[in-house]
Amino acid sequence: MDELTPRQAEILDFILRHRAEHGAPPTRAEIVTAFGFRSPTAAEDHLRALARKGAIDLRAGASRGIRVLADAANEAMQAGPQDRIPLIGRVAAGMPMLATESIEAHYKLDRQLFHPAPDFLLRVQGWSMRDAGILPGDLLAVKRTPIAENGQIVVARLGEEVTVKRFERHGSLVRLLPANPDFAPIRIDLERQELVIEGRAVGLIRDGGFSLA
Amino acid sequence: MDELTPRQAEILDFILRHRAEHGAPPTRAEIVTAFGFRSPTAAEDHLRALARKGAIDLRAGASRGIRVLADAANEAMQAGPQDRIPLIGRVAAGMPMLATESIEAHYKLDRQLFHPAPDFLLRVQGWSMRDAGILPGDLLAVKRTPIAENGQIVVARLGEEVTVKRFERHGSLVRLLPANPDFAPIRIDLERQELVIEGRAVGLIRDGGFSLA
DNA sequence: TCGGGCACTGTATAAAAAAACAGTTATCGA
DNA sequence: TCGATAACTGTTTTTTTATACAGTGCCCGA
Repeated sequence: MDELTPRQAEILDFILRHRAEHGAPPTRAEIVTAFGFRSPTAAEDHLRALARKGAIDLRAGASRGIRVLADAANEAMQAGPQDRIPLIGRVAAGMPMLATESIEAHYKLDRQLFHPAPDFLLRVQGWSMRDAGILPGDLLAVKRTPIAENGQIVVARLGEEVTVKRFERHGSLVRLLPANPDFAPIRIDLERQELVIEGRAVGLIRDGGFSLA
Repeated sequence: MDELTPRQAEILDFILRHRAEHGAPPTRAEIVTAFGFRSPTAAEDHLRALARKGAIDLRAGASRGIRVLADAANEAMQAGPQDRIPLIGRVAAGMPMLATESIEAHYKLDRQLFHPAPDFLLRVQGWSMRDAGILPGDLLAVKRTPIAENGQIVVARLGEEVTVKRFERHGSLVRLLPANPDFAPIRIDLERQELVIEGRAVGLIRDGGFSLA
C-alpha cells in the first residue's frame, strides 16, 4: 500500500468509524456531510486516490461499494491488543524481555492454541535443541514464569545471553541441557552465578516448507 | 434476541457473508438474486422480521442500511470462515481432504504467519520425520497443491494411507523419504501406482511444553 | 514553466435502492 | 375458524447514490 496523505488518512479513518457505527461504509454524500465539503466530487476524488494507493477497493455501480483492504484497516487501527502476540527480536542487555524496544512484530493468533497461553514468541537461533524438534528460525511460544520444573524447556538468561534449554535442578545446582550431542550442557551454581528464568516453552510455530532442511 | 426461523438464519448468514466479502451489507435486490426470489418484498419481509426479532437494525432510507447486532453476529457465525483454519482428523478412505466429515476442529489464526498461506492443519503421527523437527502431535500447516518440487515436504496419499514425507522425483520414479534412519523410504513408480499429492508443508505448530520429550 | 498530484467547487444525470401497496398460500395455536 | 406469523409474487414510486464533466488554486519536482 502506498503512503497516504494526512487528509486521505482522515478519510480512511472516517470510513472505518462509519462502518463500525452503522455496519456499512459511507456514501459520497455522507463523507461530504462529515467533512463539510460542498461537492460530492471532493469525496469521489479522495476515494479514487485511496483506491489507487491500494487502501480500499471500489465496486463500480454499487452503493457504499467501498471495501477497506485488510492491511489498510490494520495500519489505520493500531488494532485491538487482544489476540496479538509480540515477537521478541534481539534482547538488549539488562532489558526486560517485553520492553517495547525488543518487539519486532506482532502476530495475530489464537493464544488458546497453546496450553498454557503464551505471552510472547521468540525466534530460535542455532541447532542446540535440534533433537527436541526445535530448529533455527522457529518461533518458540513462551509463557512468562520465573519458576521451572525439571525436564521443562525454558528460556533462560545468563548475563547478556538468552538461551533455550532443557531445565534440570538439584539443590543449588542447575544444568541447562541442549538436545543435541554436539553441544555441551551448561552448569550453574545458583549460589555463585545469577540465572534468570524468563519463561517456559509452551509451543512452537515454524514458517517454511522445509525444502532446505 | 428472539429465536430465528431456519430461513431467517439463512438470510442473516448471507448478510454476514456478503459483508465479509464486499465490505458492506447487501441490498434487497442482492438478497433477491442470492436466494432466487422474484420479488424484492420477499427480502424486505425477511429484513423486517430480523429487525423485529432484534437480530439486525434497519436504517430507514439508507442504502444497505443493515446493521447486524453484535450478539446476532456471534450466534450466527461459528465465526467467519476467514481467519479460521480447519484441523483435519482421520482422513476417510477415498474422501477429499477437506470434506466436512474430516474436519475435527477450527483454529483461529493468522494465515499470513506462514508463506504461502496454508489451507488446513494436519496432526502428525509417528516419528518418521523426527530429524526434520516434525514430531508426533505437531500440527502441520499444509498448502493444497497437486504438484511438488524435489526436496519439499509433502502430504501424500497412497491408497488409504496419508503420509508426510520429503518428496523426490526422477522421471516417473518417486521416492518419499522419511527424516529418520529408523524408517525406510517409500518408492513409487507413477506408471504402476497412483500417488496423490494432497499438499505441501508450509509450517508447523506445536502445542506443548516439551516436558516429556 | 510545465505537468502532475492534491484538494477542492458546482452541476447534472442515469442507475441503484428503499419502501409502499396489493395480493397468495400455508402453518399453527387459541 | 379466526387471527397471527411465515414466506413469498408483482408493480410502482420516490429517494439515494454513483459518477461524469467542467473548473479553480496550490505546491512540488524536473
